[in-house]
Amino acid sequence: MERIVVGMSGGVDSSVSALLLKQQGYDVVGVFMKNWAEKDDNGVCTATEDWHDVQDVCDCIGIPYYAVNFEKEYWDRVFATFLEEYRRGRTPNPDVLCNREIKFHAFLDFALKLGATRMATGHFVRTDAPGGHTRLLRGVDANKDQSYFLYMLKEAQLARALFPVGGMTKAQVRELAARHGLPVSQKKDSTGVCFIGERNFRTFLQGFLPTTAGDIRTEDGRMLGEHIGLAYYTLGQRKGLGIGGGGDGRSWFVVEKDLQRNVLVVAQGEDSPRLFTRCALATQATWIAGEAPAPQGEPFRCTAKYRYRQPDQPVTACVVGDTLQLTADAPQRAVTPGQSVVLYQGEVCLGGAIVDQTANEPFAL
RNA sequence: UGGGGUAUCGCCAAGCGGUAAGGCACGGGACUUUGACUCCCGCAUUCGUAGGUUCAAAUCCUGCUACCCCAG
Repeated sequence: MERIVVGMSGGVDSSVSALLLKQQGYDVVGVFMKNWAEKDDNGVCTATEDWHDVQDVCDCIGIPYYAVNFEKEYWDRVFATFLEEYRRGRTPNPDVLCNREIKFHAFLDFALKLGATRMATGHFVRTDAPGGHTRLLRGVDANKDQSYFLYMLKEAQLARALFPVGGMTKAQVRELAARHGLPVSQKKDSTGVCFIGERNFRTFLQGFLPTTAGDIRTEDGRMLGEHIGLAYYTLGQRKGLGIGGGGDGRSWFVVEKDLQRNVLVVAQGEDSPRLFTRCALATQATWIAGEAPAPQGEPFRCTAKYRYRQPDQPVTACVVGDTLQLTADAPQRAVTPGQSVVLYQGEVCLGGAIVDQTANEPFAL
């Protein structure tokens, strides 16, 4: 009987994934990952509660379970980079790295050591393998599709992974959980950085980054207020600036982080031209298939998500080495250095890259 | 210390005798496996201050205080 190790988070999706695999006759083993030690804002260690839920669920399904600790790996391979990016004034996405380095690397290795041939998670994505090449496809539930977070994976990793709920809707997953009496059927979806959880992000960052106050100014230099450190803000941000009134009375948005002068530049109005760009240069391009969708330097059409859950944006892309040049058909709002842009062709997730710069004219490659 | 003007929520700002609009900020919630964005709800028994007129004042009158402008 083929053994499958399921990454159990204590949530509904991974629980139902384990349930489905068990029903399909696999030798299912549940494994809970603990990758972050701190308690949350309320002094509660959610990891402890989640671990209890995992145990309850596994008992309910009738499968063995274990816990494994990747705190060190998480810190070294994900969090260190996360902090370094913030220090550089960028806005990283730790979860895309977490998937590449932890869930589908450290954890996958662990699963294989347990004698499994493959692993499974509760991600809302699908795979197929035409011609023996595994591809990453969007989840059937367009509203929950999580392929964005898995764009950094390689074919070899995906070939070892199963995504039992990828063909279901969230509603169906909950319904199935309820029908089988899983104790987490009504548990609220978790949000926030994976393994770190929901918390006041600014307060959280203050535990790791210095607060170097500076001016908040308009593009023409008018001083409007004070910021607590550029790392604590991101492009397109509105809340938390503490500046109101003045000008035409509309809201203020972050349009630039001037590291040299330690000035946070803001502009007024959600439609400020400074908030939009059509072109982006992204680096560290990675392709699930192992190679770019088109020959070097040759433009190709596809769609892109500049952030999770953004509707697909039609773009023209061009790859040179690990650099990706993008020109969107429509201006894009607050495309942010450090964030991931993920490319698709139809249902297939091609891969993506990390935004480095933006402009209104194409970048020369 | 001569003249004129303005003082309404943290900021901007309606109100012009009939019992405090709105926007921004802020707080809470929703949405969300990143950060953001977005959406919903909340947010001045009180109008610089002390008196007066009136059935009734933020709105009229007087004193005081503060700030602004023009003159000196």
